[in-house]
Amino acid sequence: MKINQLSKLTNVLSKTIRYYEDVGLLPKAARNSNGYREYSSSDVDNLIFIRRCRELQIPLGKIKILIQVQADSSSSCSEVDLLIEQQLENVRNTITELSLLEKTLNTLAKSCTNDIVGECEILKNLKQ
Amino acid sequence: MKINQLSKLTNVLSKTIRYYEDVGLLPKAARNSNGYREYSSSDVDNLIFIRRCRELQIPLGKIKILIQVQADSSSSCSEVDLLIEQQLENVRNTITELSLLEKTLNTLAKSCTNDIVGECEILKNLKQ
DNA sequence: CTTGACCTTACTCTTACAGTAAGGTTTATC
DNA sequence: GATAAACCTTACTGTAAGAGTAAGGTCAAG
Repeated sequence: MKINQLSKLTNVLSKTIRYYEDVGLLPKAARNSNGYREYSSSDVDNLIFIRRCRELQIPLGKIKILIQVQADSSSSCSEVDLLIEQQLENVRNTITELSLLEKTLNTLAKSCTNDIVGECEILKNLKQ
Repeated sequence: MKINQLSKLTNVLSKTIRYYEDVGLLPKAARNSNGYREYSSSDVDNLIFIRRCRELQIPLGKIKILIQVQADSSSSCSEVDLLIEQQLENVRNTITELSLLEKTLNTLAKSCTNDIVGECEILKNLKQ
């Protein structure tokens, strides 16, 4: 199939598919006589895997590692476990930070009862 | 004062101070005879304001607006209120998304009881 | 007089793509 | 057969908010 069909099957833009190939996340695509990229069903699987990882906010560099690890199906999957664990940690840390931020912003948003910039409590707070 | 002292007073790297000047967030600094930037206490205030906004994850473009609004102290501060409100909304939305993500990752992390990549439930899940 | 600390500009790198240009190919329509 | 629409190609630029590095000028202390 051609790139546009792969795109539709996986819900990943053609542009992005080419980009993944460029950065070595996907193998160099086969080309047919006119130079167009030619894909098979295994490419669909690879791309869905990548998309799922991206949905989990796993960065491309780590997805690369996950792909490499799968190459040897008899190796230990401790690296996979660790990577997901770290990703979970990252997400939790970010949530904690953002929750603090939300508190601060919420307090700030409620602080201003005036209507004139010169008296704005928000701006005063920001100058703390 | 010179840039390094401003940096220490505000806890903003010299590099970053120059960058803020480049992108028009700070006015062009005065220069003394040797070409070094020369700052005053009002620069300290401006920079602290910017830093506070950045701590609240407000993007530079919006900080620019906040600075402009302050120029006319008699104008309405509704724009300020709105901007903070939107920022609060952004943060809340991000928290919601990340919480869903955390759930998924947590389930995923617990799913694998094997030790071999070929049997790894995490990887199987990612291929869903 | 030289060393180290400080200052300058300018260029590259980061992440994960999106946008655009400029051009070649294929397919459908008239 | 001509042409237009839809698709493909590479290559370059832009995004956010700086951080890193290079190459060089300046200033105070020993």
